[in-house]
Parts: sequence; structure tokens; C-alpha cells
Amino acid sequence: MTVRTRIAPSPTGDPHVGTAYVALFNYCFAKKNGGQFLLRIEDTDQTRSTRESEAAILRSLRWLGLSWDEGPDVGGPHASYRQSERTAIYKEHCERLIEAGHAFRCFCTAERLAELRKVQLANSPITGYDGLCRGLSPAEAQKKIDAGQPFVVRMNVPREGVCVIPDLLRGPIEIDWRNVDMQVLLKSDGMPTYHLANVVDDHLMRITHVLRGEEWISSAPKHLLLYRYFGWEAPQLCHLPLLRNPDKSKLSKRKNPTSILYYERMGFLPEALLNYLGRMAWSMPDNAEKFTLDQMIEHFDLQRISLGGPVFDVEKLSWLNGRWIREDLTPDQFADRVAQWALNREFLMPVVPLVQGRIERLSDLGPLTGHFFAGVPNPPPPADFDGKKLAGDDVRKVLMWGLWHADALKAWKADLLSEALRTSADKLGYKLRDFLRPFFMAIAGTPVATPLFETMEILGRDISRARLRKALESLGGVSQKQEKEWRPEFEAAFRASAAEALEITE
RNA sequence: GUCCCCAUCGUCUAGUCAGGCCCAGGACGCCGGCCUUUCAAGCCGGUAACGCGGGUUCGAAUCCCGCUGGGGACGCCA
Repeated sequence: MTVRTRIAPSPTGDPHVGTAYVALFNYCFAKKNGGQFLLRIEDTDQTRSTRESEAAILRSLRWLGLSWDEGPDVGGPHASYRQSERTAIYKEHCERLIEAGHAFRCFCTAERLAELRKVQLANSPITGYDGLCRGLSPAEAQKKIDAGQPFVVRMNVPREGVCVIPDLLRGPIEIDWRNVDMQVLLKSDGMPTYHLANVVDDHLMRITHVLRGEEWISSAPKHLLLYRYFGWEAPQLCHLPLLRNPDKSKLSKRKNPTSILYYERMGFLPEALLNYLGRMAWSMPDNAEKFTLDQMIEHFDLQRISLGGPVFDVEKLSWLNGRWIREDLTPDQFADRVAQWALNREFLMPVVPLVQGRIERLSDLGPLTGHFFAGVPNPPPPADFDGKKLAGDDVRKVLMWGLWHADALKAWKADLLSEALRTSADKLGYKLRDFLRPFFMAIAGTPVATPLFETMEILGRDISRARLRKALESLGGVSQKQEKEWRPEFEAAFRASAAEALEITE
């Protein structure tokens, strides 16, 4: 049996370094064993998935040097590799489970479930579906369906005994079935949940080994149970330790840049980033710091994974990147890399309309566009942030609002930024011109620069956010207490926003 | 709160499975020095860890138990 692994990202945002990390391990494991590595898009969340995000993920993984034997762009014998195009398959499998008595239709409303949850939390430590609809007779269920009542499909779960999860790294993990919820398998919109789609696809696509994040351990019993219900052999499971923020919590964009696009724009070489991810929880037999993807494959061994969650340390990544730049590029290659990175049409064309009309000599380009090539530089001195109408504490407040927008905005587009910041200026009673000055200082480092919203779009969400954050820090930072004081006003301004993209989602 | 996972320098880690070679090695960072027209880079040196308590053993970072600490999961998100 040939080894087959996969990475199954959900296209709901910027490509995440955690995705690359898990992909790398799956890739190395497959290649080490002469097997195949697949890419499958898990876009079953219709409200959050976008084609744009999917394209960015594919592009980023390729940029890193990872390739897949089967996937939505390259096809393969088990197409489609996009779950939204496989809904008939999931429905049919779900039907099978219902007929076999392994699943049931549930007509409970969101309100009832919320109420149930509240009562449970108050009375016991266990939450979860109470099984009300499981008792419905086929006739009763049919009557509700005929009446047009929306429903989901839930799986039956044993009420006693333990589930043993054979984890390749941790040995058997035991979880009591009591702690496993009657998971929804098919949502009321007809889409499968992760649990169903994942199991069905991994089986149909002949996946033999599932290397995934540790966060999945607690739902592994559901997956194992589904394999059993279907009468399928489950793949080998291996849960990788999670990448962490410096405070040890699971790596998150609020605390750390997590987008691969950020690292690309910051000027990290793909081979250095991949090398660094390979140093997360894994080591070469000789403890080498620097190695290529091929070297990693050659020496790859699951036993060399350490289980403590590694902190993603940008300092060390930078050091490693420096070594790759200094030690592995000829002058010619270095020049090519610089061209690839920024001196190319793809990057420059969006910049051109921002500069062509405002220069007299080409040499004006340096000072005018330096901020496009600067990563996250040190901000100007605090006094430079003060304008005539907006100064001191208000500067920090305004930048804080900007940071909140950077977290909340559904897409990082100039028009959305424009709307968000114009509305903010209005709500806070500033003229746009006064309001924007701190942003120019934080983003471009000078009040004389390319148009702000377009500039921020080109720089990307993570770079922009990092610059805002750094500017705020240089201005003395914002205490949690202060943040709490300011937040309600911001939320009040946008919670009921007419523009959906500006809504605050907590 | 409940369930589960984890535990070596501030951080990434080697060593743990097959106990002695470890009063714990390497790397990042930091500090100092050398080199040098600056700054880097490079070279040399320093700083700093087996979470705690019990066992088992002639001997424990390594095995067992407890505690503590950290993390994850408890969604019609993945």
C-alpha cells in the first residue's frame, strides 16, 4: 500500500503559516515513504470560504516549494478536490448512515440549542446535544420534513465505554464516549461539516496517514466512529504540536503575523521559511539548523518530532533567513531574488498609478515609495505624529481604531478601508485629513506619501497591522484598561454598520 | 468548569523509547572581546535549563505515581 497524505486547508482567509507547517510534515512523510501528497480544499463553510483565499493558499504553498500530486488545480483520479463540489457524495453517505441507524435528522432550532446549553452549563459540567430528535419515529420525522421544517443530520454516539485513539506519536489516547457530542454531520444548508466530509474524502481519496494539528485530538473519536459506521479502515492518525505565540497560546493573527503573504512581503526567502518550519518540533539527526527540503525528506522520521508546542520566533527565523541570503545565493541569484521580490510588474503595477502623477524626476521614487520596500521599520519620533487638530492621547486612540479595523475587516481592500476610516473619522468628529495623519505616519513614516488606502492594500493586512502596532508601541502603547475604555465606542459605531464588511464579529 | 495533550536554558532543540559516556550539548537572543574606514558579517568567550515532591534502582533529565504549570477541545468553523 502506498503512503498517501494530504493537506486540507479551509479557504477562509490569508494563507496561514500553520497550514504550511502541517503541509510540510505531510509532504516529507509521503515523499520519504515514496508516496503521494494531496491538496484538498475544505470549503464547506459557505459563508466564509472564498475563491480568492483558495488561490492565495495554493500560490503560497507553491511559493514555498511544496507541490502536490493531486489537487483542485492539477486534478487527479479522485476529483473533485474541492469539497463544495462533492456535496452529492456526502449526502449519499449521510443517507446511508441514517438508514443504518447511525445518524438521525434533528429539527431542533438554534434557540432551543442555545437554551439547552445555558441550562446544562448551569447544572452540570457536560454540554452537548440531549438527543431529543433521536427518539423521533421515521413517520414523525417524515411529517416534519413534509412540513418544510429545516433539519440537520446528527451522528449517534455510544453512551458508554471509551474510545481509544491510536496516535502515532502519543500512543493510545483514551476518551470516554460520554464526552463526545452527537455531532452535526450535515448542516441545514445541505453542506457537510468538517467531520463528515473529512472522513468520507480521506477514505475515498485513499489517504493512509493523517498528520494534523493537536487541536483535532478531541474530535478524533467522532472520526474513528464514522469509519466504523461506514465499515472502513481508518487511516493512521498523528497529531502534531501546535505552533505558538510568544505567550504560548495557539499561534494567532491577533498576537503574531501568521500570513505567509506577510513573510513573503517582509522579504523572507521561501526556502528559509520552510527550513524554519522544519525546525519547529522537528530536528535533523545531527541537529543541523540549516537544511533544504530534500535533506529534510531524506532524514524525515516521525520519531524525531518533539511534542512540546514550539513558539514561532521571528528573531530566529530572521537569523536563518540571513544565512540563506549570505551563504546560498550567488550575486546573480541575489539580484534575481530582489527582482522577483519587488522589482517586477506584478508588484509594481499597482504602485505606478500612485506615483506617476506626483513625481518630477524618477529619482523622486526612492523617498516616495521607500515604505513599500521597508517591512516594518522603526516609526518616526512620537512628536511627529501630532497634527494641529489631533494630537497626544487621541493619536493613540485613533490608531487603536485602525488596528481594530485591521482585525475586523472582511477583506483587505482600499475601498473597504476607505469606508471604515472615513466612518471612523466621522464618528469621532474629525476631518478626514486630520484623522488620517497618524495613519500616514504609522504606515508610510511621513505625512507626504502615496494615497493611504491603496498603499495599505498593497502592503497587505499583516504588514499594515504590524506597522500600526509598532507605531502604537512607540507612542507608549495602549494599556488593557485603556483598550477596554475605548472599545465600546468603536463597537457602537460599527456594530450596526450598514456595510456588512464593516461589521464587528467578536 | 469538564475532558484530553504536553513539560530540558527567555526561545528553538539534542539527549528520554533501549537508565550510567550529561555536575546536560548545539543554535537564536543577550553581554564582552577580536577583526575592521562605519555598520553588518565572521571568529573567540560569557550568560542561562532537566518545574516540584515521592518512589524504583548501586545509579534517573531518562522508568512509575502525585502535584504544579502551560496548552488544546468543548459550534449547523475548520
